[in-house]
Amino acid sequence: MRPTVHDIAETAGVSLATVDRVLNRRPGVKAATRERVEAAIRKIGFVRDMAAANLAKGRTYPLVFVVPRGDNSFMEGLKAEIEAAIARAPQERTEIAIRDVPRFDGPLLAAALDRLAADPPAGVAVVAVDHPAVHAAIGRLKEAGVAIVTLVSDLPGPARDHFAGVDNLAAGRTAGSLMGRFLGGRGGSVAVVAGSMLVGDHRDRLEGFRARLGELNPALDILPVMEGRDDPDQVHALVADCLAREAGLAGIYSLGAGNRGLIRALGQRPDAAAKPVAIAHELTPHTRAGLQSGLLDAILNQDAGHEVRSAIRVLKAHADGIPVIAAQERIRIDIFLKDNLP
Amino acid sequence: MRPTVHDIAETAGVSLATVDRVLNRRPGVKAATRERVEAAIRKIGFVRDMAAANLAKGRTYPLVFVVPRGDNSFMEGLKAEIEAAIARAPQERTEIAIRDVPRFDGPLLAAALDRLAADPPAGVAVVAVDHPAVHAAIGRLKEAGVAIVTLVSDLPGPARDHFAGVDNLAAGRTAGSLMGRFLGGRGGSVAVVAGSMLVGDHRDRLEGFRARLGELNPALDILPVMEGRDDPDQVHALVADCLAREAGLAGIYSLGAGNRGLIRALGQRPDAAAKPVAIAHELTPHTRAGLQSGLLDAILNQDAGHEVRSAIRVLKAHADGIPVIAAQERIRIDIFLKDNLP
DNA sequence: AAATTTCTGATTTACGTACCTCAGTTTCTC
DNA sequence: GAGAAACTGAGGTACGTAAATCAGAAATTT
Repeated sequence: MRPTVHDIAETAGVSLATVDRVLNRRPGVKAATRERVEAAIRKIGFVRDMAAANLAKGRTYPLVFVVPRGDNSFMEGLKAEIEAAIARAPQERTEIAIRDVPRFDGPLLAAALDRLAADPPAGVAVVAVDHPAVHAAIGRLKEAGVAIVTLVSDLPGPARDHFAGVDNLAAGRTAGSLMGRFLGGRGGSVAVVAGSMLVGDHRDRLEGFRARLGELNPALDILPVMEGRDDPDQVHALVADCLAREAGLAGIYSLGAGNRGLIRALGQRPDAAAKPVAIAHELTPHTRAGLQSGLLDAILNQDAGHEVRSAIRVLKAHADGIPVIAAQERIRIDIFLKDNLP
Repeated sequence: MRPTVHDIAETAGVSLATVDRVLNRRPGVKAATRERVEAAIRKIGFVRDMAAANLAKGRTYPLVFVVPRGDNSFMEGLKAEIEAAIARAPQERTEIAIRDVPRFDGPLLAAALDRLAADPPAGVAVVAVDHPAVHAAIGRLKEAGVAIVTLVSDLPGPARDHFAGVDNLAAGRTAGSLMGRFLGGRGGSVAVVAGSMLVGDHRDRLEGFRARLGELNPALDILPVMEGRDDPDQVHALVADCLAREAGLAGIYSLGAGNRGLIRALGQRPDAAAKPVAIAHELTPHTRAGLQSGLLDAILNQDAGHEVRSAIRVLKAHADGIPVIAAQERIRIDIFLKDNLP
């Protein structure tokens, strides 16, 4: 049988009340006595039964997910995963709320975060935007004792406690490797479509891609990046134009959203043109279809469900001050080919 | 506040004792009354607080992991993950034991499983071997009310409740795709090293690989499979011999263990020989080094930590008769390049 | 030495569920 | 319609922890 608070009291030679004061950091215990109790805890290897403690406290974990109001499939999938977590909330003693904010807008995001401080939740997961105001707002929440996890898009620094997302530099390098290997020794040009170069993730992916592909296949001509604003129609226009213009186009890397447009443009290319090797990010119904039809050659993915579940676990653990299983919280850069689709 | 048993009693107009009898399938309740209680449960959306229930019952989940006594790095990693789970056991109310059995031996595995029936645990996770005796033994355990999960190696059928592992046919196809794409249009021969064709996983991987590579690049000559018994030294000998013999060797696929030998042989190849594209399974310290040094081109992996944690979650859920989050329990076929190594 | 402050113990109630006992009520059987 | 059997209610204790109260002891100050 695992030791209980009663066992602590007995081995330390104190009463239950004192053990409780020590365990829950309540005042009114002499330093020497506290030390005796802590020694007893270490000696018998006591670990608090969190289930029983939460039951007694009637504790729940109020959590807030702050996500961009967006229309792209990945963000929709992410929200669906949060909804799924909300459905599981009673069993997990969480109370999860979603806050929509306009996308790519630092000051408004910061304002939304500051509004949370009025009734501070136990933890906040936020799809971060790289802006000083956001940095400051996260710092203030942290100051108020709120656990903070950045989700999908990071904002490195001491303010956030954890990042639930992928290393986008590595993701870009992975895309570069795949592109280089799939092209073999072939020459020609490679196009890159991004959402916006104002987003840190996209910059990282681009940097990684360029560096790795350049290493692997220096002869390739990497074209200037096209910005599609994550919008299918804009992406379609850009890619269609590029396909028409670039005769020797060997590859396309789409590192943002709006891949519906990419796939449409690839499908409509002139028969004469060889299909370029195409690599895109995020597994959605559209990219899945593109991969299956052969218009896309590989998809790099981050598992939104994993990210959401991981964020919740980390926030809860942080609120309780207990450690997490690091390996479980590492979000993989998934590579999907036609053959290993889930 | 979420509803409790008291709320059920109130809305059904019965006593707590009756609610308890219905909830815990105790006898002595008229069918009509039971129906009333169940209707109340549905009406107010009651879900049992498992934490409180387990506390009251003093319940723990005795689980047994039956794994092959083996020396290869993957199995060692798997055991390390089980040990890690054992360290977490108190918090998770599990009591996990490991049973070692000789590898590749159906009857002995079956005997080990039968021995468990003397003091049946709540659940068993077993690295299965395809043998009628094992099938039967699993059936008997199931009959005794034990939840069964096959781990890493499946034994399809109605007896086991779940498989915590990857689809090896798809893994083989994925390897075939990568090999085909990495080789581009190049011709030549491709060698395959397996552990033993008696193991279902290896057969599946081989089948998938051959089919997919044949589809993608029919000109390639896929050599007869070499069986290295998952032993580094045997694998080394086979591969070294093959490298010496086959001048036009374009690729090697190692679908089993013993990759230390593969990497050694690749490193020692004559300078004149071009390095074949090499793809192996399972991320271990050896294969990681091989990937980083460039001797391997890709590693397909199944996350042993995920498999173990998943098996535990599924076994607990099954013991309680509650559903799991399907997506969370799907073990991915991870593709690792140098760039996305964890 | 008295008054105060600080510390500690003993005890109680509560969280939501499980499980037991015993008394009491219905329903069935002959 | 009596006896047996089946069902139901009321109430208690327990699980491990939290949180509170109040009395009393010990240390500190005046």
